[in-house]
Amino acid sequence: MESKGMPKSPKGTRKTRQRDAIAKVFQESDRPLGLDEILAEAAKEVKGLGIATVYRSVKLLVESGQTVPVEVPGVGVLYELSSKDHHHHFHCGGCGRTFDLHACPFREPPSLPDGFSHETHSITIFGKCGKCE
Amino acid sequence: MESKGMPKSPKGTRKTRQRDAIAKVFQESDRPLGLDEILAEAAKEVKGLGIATVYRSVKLLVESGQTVPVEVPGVGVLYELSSKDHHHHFHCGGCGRTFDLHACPFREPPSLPDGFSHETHSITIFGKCGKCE
DNA sequence: ATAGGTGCAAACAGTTTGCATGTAT
DNA sequence: ATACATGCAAACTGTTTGCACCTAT
Repeated sequence: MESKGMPKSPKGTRKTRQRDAIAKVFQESDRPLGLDEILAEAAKEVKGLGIATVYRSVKLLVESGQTVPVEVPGVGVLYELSSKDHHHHFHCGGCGRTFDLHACPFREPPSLPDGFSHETHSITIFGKCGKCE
Repeated sequence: MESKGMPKSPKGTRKTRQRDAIAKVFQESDRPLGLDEILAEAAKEVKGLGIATVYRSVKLLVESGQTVPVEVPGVGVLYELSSKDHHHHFHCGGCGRTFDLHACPFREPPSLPDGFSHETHSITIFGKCGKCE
């Protein structure tokens, strides 16, 4: 008889072709990606990959802390690996791509009204990238 | 016979109770509001006000430059009067309200990779406001 | 009188979920 | 063998649109 307390594979831990492909897309990208881009890339590896699987897999990755959502105002939600230092983002209005920026203008917490506390912040710079300039 | 070139009231310029109420909500608010909040406030003045009218009216205000959308990452899109100086926003994780912040950390354009140009930027600070601290 | 505007409901787009089938363990 | 994962389609949510009725001009 098997042990009964511990399941063979708890939810979200099973290794599948789909999850491998999606993880690889994140590993190989140097910029945050949208779900549609993730689907398009991962589908090259796994024919017939469905968007629902991408939604579910990315949600698992976010819940487990491996990826984080990146909201770009006016653009939508992208995702990237969380194993990066504190950084911000640049969105190119030409090609529509979003890049990481490794500068942060805050050397000390920003000044806020009385009684307000700073927990985190989000900065997105808009402009044209080198290729679209 | 009337003049034929100029219509009596071009689209979007007619004065109605609904539009007055929505404009008043913006005038009386010191912080950006969501469409649901705008509906709730304006509906106090105009019974039976529909959400479609709010969508249409706010869109007109944005197109005419009187209001601007404010995207708060993870929260959604809010709207505020555009007749304000350059500023950024603070979102309180306690009460969920978003406030204007009149400080900008950029005294000079942020440093960007070679060939990248800066057009504008969006900064949102997250934390707790005075009442939620 | 007439072009615009409103409210309702239908249409849409993006995201989530239920379920039968497939598959890692 | 079994529980988990997938793909499909249905269900949802938020936003937009078509249309008949209403109203500012």
